[in-house]
Amino acid sequence: MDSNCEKCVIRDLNSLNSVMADDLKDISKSKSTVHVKRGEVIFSEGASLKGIYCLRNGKCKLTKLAPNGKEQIVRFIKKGELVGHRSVISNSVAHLTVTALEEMDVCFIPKQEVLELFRSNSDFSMEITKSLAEDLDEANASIANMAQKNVRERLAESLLFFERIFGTDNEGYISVTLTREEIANAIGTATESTIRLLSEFKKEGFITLAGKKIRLEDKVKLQHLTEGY
Amino acid sequence: MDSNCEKCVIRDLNSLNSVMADDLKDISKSKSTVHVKRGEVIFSEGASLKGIYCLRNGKCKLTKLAPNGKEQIVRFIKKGELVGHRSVISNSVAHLTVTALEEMDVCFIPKQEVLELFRSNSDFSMEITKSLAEDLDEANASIANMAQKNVRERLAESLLFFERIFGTDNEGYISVTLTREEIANAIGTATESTIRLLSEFKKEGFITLAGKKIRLEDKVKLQHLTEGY
DNA sequence: ATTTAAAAGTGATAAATATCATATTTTGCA
DNA sequence: TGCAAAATATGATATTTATCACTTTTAAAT
Repeated sequence: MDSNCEKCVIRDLNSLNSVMADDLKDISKSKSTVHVKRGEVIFSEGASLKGIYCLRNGKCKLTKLAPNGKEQIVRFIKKGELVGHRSVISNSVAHLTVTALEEMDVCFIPKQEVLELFRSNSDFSMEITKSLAEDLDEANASIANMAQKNVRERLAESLLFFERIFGTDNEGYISVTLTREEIANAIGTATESTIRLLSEFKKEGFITLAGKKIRLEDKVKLQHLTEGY
Repeated sequence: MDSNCEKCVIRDLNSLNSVMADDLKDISKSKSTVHVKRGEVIFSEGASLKGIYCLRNGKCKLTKLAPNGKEQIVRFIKKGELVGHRSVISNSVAHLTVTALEEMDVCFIPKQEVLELFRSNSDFSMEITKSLAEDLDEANASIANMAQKNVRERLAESLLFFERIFGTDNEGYISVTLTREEIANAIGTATESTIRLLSEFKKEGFITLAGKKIRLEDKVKLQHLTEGY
């Protein structure tokens, strides 16, 4: 694997696309790359981060521990996205736990590099800010969904969302492997309810199930479901 | 009312606290102030904003229209806070509707001023970014609350939240006037459920109700409620 | 390859919440 | 000041969702 930032194709996908050659060299020098396996935690809620992480490949879930002990999946991230920049920029502890959903490689860029870049490069700071603004928009949409939609509607919504952001494999199955419990933790319901609703969707012909793999068969219908039809 | 930014006490409360005398003069020259009444909309979802707004006093609700036609209150803002900076920075349309909850004065600062400031003043851009980061944290916490807590727990949580951010009047009542429907729209439940639960809380001695005014009588108990005790 | 733990699935039941219908009270305003 | 509209309140009922108890299947580890 090429560990040279200048040639990294992933860079184009995130705020680092605004960083020019000279600065990139500095980053490249100070960064390190780690390999993580499914289930491994990159950092935990409450941790004091020493830098930010850039996903070279793979997918992660960002979770928050509720007082009842359940974990809420707040967001998913994939190849090319950054994590930890919120904590580093606001100089606070991590408020989310980041866990790998599959085997992957992550680049670590030390805090000082990021902050220095933020101060010296207004394109970079603008990009970071825009990306936080987008996250905020999505989070607000998510609040409205959680509050206004029932479990069935939220499941339909999530399935469409998973396919949209993760894409499909060559057989048409959504390209992410989630347990029923993880799906439940994302939509905010009991695992049993998720299992039951998935079976219903299957019976009604909206989806095909093959173990943990899910294929959407009737996206129009699923879209209608999300809106309560 | 003093319309001079240099002397504005509100400025200390938001990202503009990082703006120095010279820049402030420019802002002061280009800004305008408007008076709005309860129920008036400052801007709507989908609008293209020509600038950002700073609340000199009063309170607003930020809402999002759900596909079922119901409005979801996503956030409250009060004296000193900015709105519209998300849209202006990310150069997109407003994704929320801002409505006054009481009579108030709002300062309008044109887009160009804000963007110019963002580029030229890295303290200001850092402050704006931090404030977005904070909003994002709160939004994530809110997602977890909506998803993991039941309506009773969310109501207890919201009452404590309202008192915390809006304070109390001289009789101890929470200093914000919300209809039962608005409370319902904030916690994501039916208006009738909110009414019933408020009555229960009253009967159980946790709160006192006097029309729309609410006084918290047992905050420890309410706090326990939010955690499911 | 076998064992063992985790995940998926299912039924019965309880609890939470929405919905509908309607009465009463409050509020804004002509 | 009185009237109409909006907001609050309450009961009855339907629907949704969680919980518990258990079986079956799948996946992981030795």
